[in-house]
Amino acid sequence: MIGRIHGRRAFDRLARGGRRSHAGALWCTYAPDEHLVPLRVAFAIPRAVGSAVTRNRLRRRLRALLAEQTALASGALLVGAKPTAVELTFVQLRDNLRRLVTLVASSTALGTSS
RNA sequence: UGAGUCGACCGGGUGGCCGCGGUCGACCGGGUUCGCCCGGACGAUCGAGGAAAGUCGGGACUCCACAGGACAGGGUGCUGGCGAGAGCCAGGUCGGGGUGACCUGACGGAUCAGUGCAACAGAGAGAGACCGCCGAUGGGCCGGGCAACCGGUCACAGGUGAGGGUGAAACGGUGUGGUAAGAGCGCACCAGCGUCCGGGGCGACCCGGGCGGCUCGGCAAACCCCAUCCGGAGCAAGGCCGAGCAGGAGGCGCGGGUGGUCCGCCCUUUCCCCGCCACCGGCGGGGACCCCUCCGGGUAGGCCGCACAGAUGGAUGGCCACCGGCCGCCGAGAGGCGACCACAGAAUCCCGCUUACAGGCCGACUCACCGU
RNA sequence: GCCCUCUUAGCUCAGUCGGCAGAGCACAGCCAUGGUAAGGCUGGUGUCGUGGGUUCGAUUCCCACAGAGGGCU
Repeated sequence: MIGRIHGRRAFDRLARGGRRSHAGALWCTYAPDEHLVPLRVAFAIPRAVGSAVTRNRLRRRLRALLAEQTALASGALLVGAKPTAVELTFVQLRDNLRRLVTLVASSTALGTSS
């Protein structure tokens, strides 16, 4: 279950207070917030990735994969893709996203505990 | 049977599991200025294209400007019909490609508005004479003759545009007569122009015939002229509501302000200006600050614009099975296995144009070969 | 989404009444120096983004396409 990020102010807050992580062909910035109970997600897919069809398909696959993960349950997340993400199959994309999500979850847990 | 041309259409289908966005209905929870708003679950229903693309023409719509007209700038340019002057369909003339079906390009004006361009070559690129031909007529010289005159020669005046050669293009072509040499100068045929008559067609135009002068070049996707059309910007247009800060007006007052030590805390009464009392100080007035109310403009933001798809970091997806195509491999065959699914994704809407596109299907037609 | 601009040598750019494709830097060779740099001399350098069309002839004029860049919230 995921929601959407809405409004200029939410994106400014994400850009200031978010932590940026990279894994493979994907990257993301995550701002933890326990009041945002459904995870709010936005996507940044540049035009260099491909045509509108390719970018739409990549965004829909990422949205479907984020809906089935459970490591991140709250906060705001901006997911970006590099042009090499197009060449991944759906299974490879799933592994890539899982690596990214576990990386973000562990570093956030470390940051809040210390 | 094979190859091909034109026109029209479709452009994967069915099912399962997990999901997404809008609208409507009714339910639950929270908030409420009682108009309603937010969130959740349920049911019903709708949810990408022929090009949604490029943004190349129009139009709707919105704002700005505007008495009327003109200039500048730009679009269009054969004829008829439809339509909204865009465009489409059919036809005409000229040119190019194909054996063919057919495809494709151009289309007002260069005599009777004017300007300009044509490198190089060539004598010359619109009117001129380099080489050349002639020198009839006029002239000079020589010879003959009594003379009129005749013959020769010069190439001075002059005539000529046939030939040479250049070029993409050289002021009709061929033949013949003619001449001093020549030339549409005359004639025959052909090409072109103008004009008249007859016939066909709504028309562009076509067919046939006669006459004329003999020829008056090319480029307007060069400037331009003529006819006709166009005000500018664009939904990020624009409209409504509207925090906070700043501005203006009014009111209230122990909230705030100032100082003592940076804060907590505590104390004092005024932080600034003016007037009165001889001064400390007191009294009065004003200002600053703070709080409240109101005002107009209007930012963030929200709503409308906005739709029988209608979002606003942007929904129509992910996975699987079968069928359908297509390719490769194995197999004598039936069949089996594996990989793949054209171009491409709405953001105000509509019409047109252009561009991209695997495969399938229908109709008409052409060519080649075979059979009857 | 809407509206504009540009594309010429390896790089940055000129190039109008259509006929020559050019500058600066860079590159190569030579001179000079013991050697290098600077300097001097001599050069090469191009499908003028792609494809059609007009024209005798197109970087230039017309049309279509492609690729870069910019502005408007």
